[in-house]
Amino acid sequence: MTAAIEIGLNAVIVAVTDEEPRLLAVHRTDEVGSGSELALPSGPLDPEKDRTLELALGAWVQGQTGVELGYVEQLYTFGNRFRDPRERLGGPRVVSIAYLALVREAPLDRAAGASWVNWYDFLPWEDWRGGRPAILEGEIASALERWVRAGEDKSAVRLRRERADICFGQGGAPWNGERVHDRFELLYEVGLVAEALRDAPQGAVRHPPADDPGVRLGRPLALDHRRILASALGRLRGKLRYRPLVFELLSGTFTLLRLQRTVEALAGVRLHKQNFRRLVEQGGLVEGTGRLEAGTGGRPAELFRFRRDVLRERPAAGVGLPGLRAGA
Amino acid sequence: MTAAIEIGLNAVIVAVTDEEPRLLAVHRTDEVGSGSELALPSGPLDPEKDRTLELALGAWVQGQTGVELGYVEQLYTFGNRFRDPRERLGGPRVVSIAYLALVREAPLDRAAGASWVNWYDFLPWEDWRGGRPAILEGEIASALERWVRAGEDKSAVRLRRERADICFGQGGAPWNGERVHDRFELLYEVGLVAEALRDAPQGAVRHPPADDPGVRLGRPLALDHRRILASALGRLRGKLRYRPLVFELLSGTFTLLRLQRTVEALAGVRLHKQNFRRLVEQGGLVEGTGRLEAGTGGRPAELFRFRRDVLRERPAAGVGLPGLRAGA
DNA sequence: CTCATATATTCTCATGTTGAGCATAAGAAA
DNA sequence: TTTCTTATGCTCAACATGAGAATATATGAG
Repeated sequence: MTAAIEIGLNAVIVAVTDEEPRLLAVHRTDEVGSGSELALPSGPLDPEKDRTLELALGAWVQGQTGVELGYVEQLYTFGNRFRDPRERLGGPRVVSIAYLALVREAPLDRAAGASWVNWYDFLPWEDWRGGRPAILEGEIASALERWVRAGEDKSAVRLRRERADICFGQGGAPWNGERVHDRFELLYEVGLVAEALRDAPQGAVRHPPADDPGVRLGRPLALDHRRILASALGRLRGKLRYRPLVFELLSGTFTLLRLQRTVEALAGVRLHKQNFRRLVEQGGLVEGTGRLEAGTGGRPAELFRFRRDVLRERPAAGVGLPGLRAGA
Repeated sequence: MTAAIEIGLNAVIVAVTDEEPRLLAVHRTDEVGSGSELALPSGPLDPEKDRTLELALGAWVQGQTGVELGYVEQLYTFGNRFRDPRERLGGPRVVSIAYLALVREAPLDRAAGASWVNWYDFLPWEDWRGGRPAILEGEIASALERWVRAGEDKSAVRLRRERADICFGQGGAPWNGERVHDRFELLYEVGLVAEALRDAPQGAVRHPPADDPGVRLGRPLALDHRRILASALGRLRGKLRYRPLVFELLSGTFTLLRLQRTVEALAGVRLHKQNFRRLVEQGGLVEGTGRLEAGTGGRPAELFRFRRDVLRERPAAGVGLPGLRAGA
């Protein structure tokens, strides 16, 4: 007979409100039953009833959060053995397919046990809107340095240094906003996130730093959900540049500043206002409605709308983040 | 009890030889047993033995073709019901995870029943190296036009026209080399590829054109493997621009022309030689070795090698295809 | 009413990048 | 030596990007 397989479906559902990116998370009791933790909305595929993966995902999300999905895009499929600790206890092999969904934030039915959480709570080192996060200079830099030095031999040390430099923009390398997953993966291996400790089979961190300072960066999520979130953020940042995705997060009309703040929230960096305007306006991404927004404390801003024709004119129209030209 | 699920693993394995992109395909008898067809190397995941999806994939490929995989990247997971016709006959629900792999072409063990096939045999409209393919002006344009006009009402016609224009670069829209999957999907829906007819439940094409000319474009593959190939080609073209992937397909040293021809084979367009040189040289992607290649019928070309340091300096270093700046 | 303040919008300018093509170099073959 | 072929080097116009000055139009304080 065939051993049991389960297809899990996970949704990273993103909205931007008050200039902050939010993740839709559900509360659940963890496997060991010892407490409550945050998780992505998710559920298994019913192989006999669900016609498509997306339909099944939508149904689970609807049931667990009451939210209706709009733009949905497949992210990645995770299939390592023992991803789900229940496998060790005789549970089925769970292969999970993760999706990214963009919605306009709406009030939640509190009874559902779901809530919107600022996603930088989970990945605090990814938010550069206020300048390079202090956490990078402090805990992360020093722990990485210890990890690099702890390499077996000279060549291992070199490889580790190259990896750390590329991931975190050290040693002359530039910071790359899209490398979110690589960074989380490295922090996990180095043992700087709570999940690393939790997943270690015998309570031992996989790569215990020489003198473990006990750093536990950011808020954890159930299972490997924080890793999935990292994938989602990286993908979203990358795609922003060549697809008009932002508009899925905005209402029909908006001011250019609101558009800019939304992009900044996702990209995690501040943009030059005048150049941003030039880009989206001359790039044909938006068109003015002639109407103005009232009372923002200064000169009223014109309301714009997404210009759908841009899809025909420029198949690869995005918002052009800084320093992300060809190389950089 | 849980209904049966099977995780299928498929590999799109790509090499470039003699300036042509090649797909590694295996010969197999089709489900109905009526004949032989080409398919991607593939096999199911063993949920109890295979530690990771990549390892399982590598083992299947090794067994079916004798080829060892180098660079491997996950593409997409396909899970629609009845993707695999055996499901209708009581077979398990097959969810397939597709991978893209890049290798340097090597002679095959003929006994293995695998061979290298020019991938433009399957997607002939994607090769623009000799100018806009005639097939686009002929069969495709006219069939698409019929399909557009066959829309239910005015708004359906408009939507169809927008979709056709965007996919195939008609009506003023530019051609976008990365939209490979969208194009195949549209041709499938319109009934222009053999798979559409084959998959139609009762022998009826899903959207029969008003007067079906019986056009069957390109060579078919088993199941939905041609769709998977289309995904792979699109992804590869996109990634070429911001990752130094090409070098996975080349030997340690190469002339700039060889590098250029390899990129052109993948991108399906011709590039300006001098500018290409400027890009990869000044972009720090390659460095000269000082050695020359002998006897190519003209001035000998210098041999270059990939400059690994570029990974540290410019996290997003690719080869910059034409017309693919920000928008265009 | 006038001014300070806040935000929106328009322009300029230096610098880089890209697309295109001319010019020169270095081999092989006639 | 000439011619052909490919490699390599250089120039130029057009366009895109980063930074910021200058101007416009609202609100609220005095």
